[in-house]
Amino acid sequence: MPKPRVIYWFRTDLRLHDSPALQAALDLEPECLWPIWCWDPHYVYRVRNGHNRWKFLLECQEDLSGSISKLNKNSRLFVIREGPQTLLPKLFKAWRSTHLVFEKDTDPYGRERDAEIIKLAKEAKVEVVIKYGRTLWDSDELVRFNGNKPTMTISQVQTAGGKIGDVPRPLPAPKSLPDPGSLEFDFEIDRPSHDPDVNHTQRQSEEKSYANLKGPKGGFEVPTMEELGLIAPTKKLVGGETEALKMLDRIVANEDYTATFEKPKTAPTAFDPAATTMLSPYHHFGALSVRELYWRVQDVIKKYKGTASKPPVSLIGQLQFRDMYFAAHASIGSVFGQTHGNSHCKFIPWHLRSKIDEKTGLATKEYIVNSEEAESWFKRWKFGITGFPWIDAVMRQLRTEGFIHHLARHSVACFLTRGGCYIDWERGAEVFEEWLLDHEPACNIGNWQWLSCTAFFSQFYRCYSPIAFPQKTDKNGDFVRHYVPELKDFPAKYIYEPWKAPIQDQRKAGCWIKGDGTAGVVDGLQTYPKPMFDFSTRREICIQGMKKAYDVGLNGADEKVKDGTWRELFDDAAEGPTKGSNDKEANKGMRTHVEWELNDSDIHFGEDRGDAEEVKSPKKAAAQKESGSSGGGKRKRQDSSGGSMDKFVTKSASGSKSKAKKK
DNA sequence: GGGTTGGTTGTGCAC
DNA sequence: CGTGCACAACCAACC
Repeated sequence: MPKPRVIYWFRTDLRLHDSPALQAALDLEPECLWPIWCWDPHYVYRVRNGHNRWKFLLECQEDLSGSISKLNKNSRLFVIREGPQTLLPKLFKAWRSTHLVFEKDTDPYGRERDAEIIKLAKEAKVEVVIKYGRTLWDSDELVRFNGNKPTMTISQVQTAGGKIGDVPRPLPAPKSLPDPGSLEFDFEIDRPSHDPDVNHTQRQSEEKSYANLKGPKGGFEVPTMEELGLIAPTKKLVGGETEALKMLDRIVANEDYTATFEKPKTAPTAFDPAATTMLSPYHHFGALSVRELYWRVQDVIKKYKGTASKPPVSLIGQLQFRDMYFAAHASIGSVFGQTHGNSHCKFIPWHLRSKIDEKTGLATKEYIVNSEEAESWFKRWKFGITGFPWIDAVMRQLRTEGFIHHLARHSVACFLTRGGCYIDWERGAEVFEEWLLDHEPACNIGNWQWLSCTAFFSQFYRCYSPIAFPQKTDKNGDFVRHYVPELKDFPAKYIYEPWKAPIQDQRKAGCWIKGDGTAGVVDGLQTYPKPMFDFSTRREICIQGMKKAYDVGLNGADEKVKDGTWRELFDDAAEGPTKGSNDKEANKGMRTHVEWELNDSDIHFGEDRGDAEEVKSPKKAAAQKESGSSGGGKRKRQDSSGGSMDKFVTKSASGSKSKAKKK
């Protein structure tokens, strides 16, 4: 019997250690093994992917490719520039492959894609081998052992996981890899449509990755940022399995840290170094196996007997939460990511709710601007110019580094939704989706539902204060001083509420508290915005709105939510959009906004609105953005708070001019 | 079936 | 500066 000819399809499993799927491929004792990556246009054009995360992916791929080559100099990660649905059937034929092996994926797109690939492989008489490897337990098994219901509490995960059995010990990395077979093929590329390209705001030049199946040099190389036309990254964290394993070594070498870790006690204001492990981006791309972490931690905990921290706050607990969200997503499917049609999600009449495609019932990439005020709050939140230094520092750190502490995520999420702006959690989730290095659909959605009190968690009267909360771990405001450098010389007393500082203190600190974040330099002094609202007033309004919405008690799958007649159950006093008797009537004449069109140029609003000189055409703004970002590598430390700072700088001159004119 | 209890990670004040 | 407590508008799980 001839030996198997195996295509190993890498996706979000960019590692050699503890890969059950790769092990299964090797167990076939193949004659040849092609480690490939299909450069899928779905991710290039249709999913929000920030430039920092792209760079992190490329680093993971480069590292893996190098590791493969170390085991076999004839092999590498062969990156082929085409979507798997069209590419794989052609490859099966050209390479006469007998097997396709890959790690199981559980998110809705992954499942849909894989189901199609399985069908195509069957038609080509290629055997498909799939192993789970992304979570502690197989997500479908967790659901099954949870009575076929989504896992909505951590104890459900623990119980169901306990029934499945111990988390498997990690597998060692292979010591050798077979040669790839012939790399020749004579088929043509199926070029995808570039339109719409939701990532166009991330690019500074044309996206060229589909010019040639084998890449510009013809060697199946990992694409470059230049090939993708992407702007320069600003993140510090470097991707790759090699780096991840080094970090893990350092973490477990600190046995006290590892064994007594309690997430709620780690400081969200720590940034150099961070208080948490920073491993999540590596888990996202599969550069680090969660079971590797799990067992390395367990082996340390054993030495601590009863004194180690325990789930849910321990490191092990963090991994259990990850499994909970994965299994919930696997069970609920696409509607997990939205309120509409989701029976597990409470209905709250948020501002800026998603526009729903009437045919599919799924959220489009547009949202309804029911309130210009909420829209301006959303923009100011996204770009870190709310006037609340803690919120702004976190959002700028997110944009620059692609990473913020878990509790910082809580704080800004609470602020955007139930504890400040009363804006739909789906808006916030979209921003995190774009900017987080570790963005994991299941975890991101789950945590936004948690913080907005629409699922998993419901104690809406527990509200993060943008002033008191960071003070607990950073009295001096070092975190704010770093990421909001306008305020670096403010007295600690006013660092979280600079609007309270006397004028002479503001002058001494070299920064006026003035305007809405677009004023720039005024009378030779830097400015930082006034708070966009009074927090305690907004907190009260939001809590009343939440109480009302909880009393009404609708979930996303209720008919009244679907047909818009939920409005009849709310009065105008309730926070949120309540005008009209149904969505059709209420949304008449309401403008919509495409979320991914919200970019830097949108922060020009507020006090300057209506000033003809200040209104930029989109083209002009894009050009300005390019010139602002091109100097990214040379940017001084002062500007490390990211792209939005470029806007401050750009805006400064015109801002002061406009001020002068008004005078 | 109703009361109790616990829930990864709040705040503000007293001591 | 740390710990304890009242506050209190929640829901789910459990007895």
